[in-house]
Amino acid sequence: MQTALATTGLPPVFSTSLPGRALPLPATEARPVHRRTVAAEAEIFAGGDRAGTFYKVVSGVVRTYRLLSDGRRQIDAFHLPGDIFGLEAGAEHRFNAEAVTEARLDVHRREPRALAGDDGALAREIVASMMKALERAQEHMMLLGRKSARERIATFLLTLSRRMACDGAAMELPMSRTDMADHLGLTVESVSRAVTQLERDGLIALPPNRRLVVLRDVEALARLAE
Amino acid sequence: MQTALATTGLPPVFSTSLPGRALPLPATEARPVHRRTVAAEAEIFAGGDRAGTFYKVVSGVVRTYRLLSDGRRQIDAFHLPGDIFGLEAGAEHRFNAEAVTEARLDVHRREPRALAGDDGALAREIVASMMKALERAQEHMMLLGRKSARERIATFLLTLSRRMACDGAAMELPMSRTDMADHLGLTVESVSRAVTQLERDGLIALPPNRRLVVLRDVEALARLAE
DNA sequence: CGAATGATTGAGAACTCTCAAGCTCGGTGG
DNA sequence: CCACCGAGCTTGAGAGTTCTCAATCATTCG
Repeated sequence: MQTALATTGLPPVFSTSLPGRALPLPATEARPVHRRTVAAEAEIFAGGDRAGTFYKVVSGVVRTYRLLSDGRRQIDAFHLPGDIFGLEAGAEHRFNAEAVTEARLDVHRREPRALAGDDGALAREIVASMMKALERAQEHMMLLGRKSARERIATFLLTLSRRMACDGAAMELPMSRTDMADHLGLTVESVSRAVTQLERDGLIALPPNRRLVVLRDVEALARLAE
Repeated sequence: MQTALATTGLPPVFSTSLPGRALPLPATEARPVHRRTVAAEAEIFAGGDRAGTFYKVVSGVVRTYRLLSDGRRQIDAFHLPGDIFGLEAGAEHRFNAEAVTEARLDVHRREPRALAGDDGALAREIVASMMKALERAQEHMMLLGRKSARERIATFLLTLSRRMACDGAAMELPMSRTDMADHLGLTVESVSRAVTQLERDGLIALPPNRRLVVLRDVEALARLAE
């Protein structure tokens, strides 16, 4: 799920090799306008801002979120290294983006030829990134619409561990419990309780540092996440 | 939000006019493989099916959904005329698709050159459709993660009325309460109660036929939806 | 006109939220 | 080096919303 476009038998919808235009460049080498470093908790852009650029995470973690008028927050995604965010169909950003940890970003200018033009590698990467974002969003709707707090935490921890490619060892959560809550459609307290319960049941272990988690029973977690 | 790619000032990421390859074809004329009519409640494809084709709704309404292993269902979207669905990055469909009402569909074969190749109109339509799907998914995460039952119904009715372009008159809901529930992350009973409550508060009217709704106070509904 | 499916309503249970307190870890300064 | 401090996390108790189970009602279809 974390890998880019699958290449499993069927002709991919978005071909990775344009006939007569084979660029040997790895996708990640597509010309960034410049690189930017943002401090933890710093704003990257706000909803309503002119969407003249989009971003690719080099290191660190970024959150994109929206607010209801009374302040309720929904974090639609955490963006890890390699992820693209901030790409809009319209003229304005529809989200707010902030650094969760200190983060380095590639800033890309949004140009008419970004997809159709001469940079095939970036074009394909953008489309692949959109499809990945859509798949994650759809997966997340399942979580938000139909899963219990316990199941949400299990799903989240499993997915994050896969995306962070952390070996069997402890995984360091980049985000606070509050961030997790606003991503999972819960309150901080419910997140805390569900995490504690998973520990009591032996599915995870919680070292003294609350930002660390060890997945002790991946099978059982997967069963919870379905 | 329902319109295709916005063209508001900024250069669109995905240019609608490819330099040197201007196809005068309207997007909707892009070669369908064939047309198919499905009866109400009939299956169009199932999760795990080989994703060799994708679809565009000509008339009627389609739902795409996923199930948890114990049967809980999440309808990720209702597809109205003009919408594209069933397009996958991988080799298999990740969703089930069924007709909500009788529906006519354009069936498109998924080919390597679908985006990169010679049919620029279809390619751009596909990308636009993906962006639209992503925006709707993100909007829906806000609903599922942070809105009350009442707010979900208000949001749903407003959004649907805009997409169906129904004048101020009564809107005919194509789907059952159960479908609404599984889309909005609620139970049938909660949907029913919230709808009834909106009627008691005068925000909507419910003619005897329970598939009809009149939005009586769009302002108030919009305030609820935020 | 009657059966059947879908919708509504009711009552009680369950889950999550709210409000409030207490705790822990990590950093700070004496 | 240790005690203190603060932000974030956890825990508790009670309230609230939604869910579950069950019955009733309505509309459509045969």
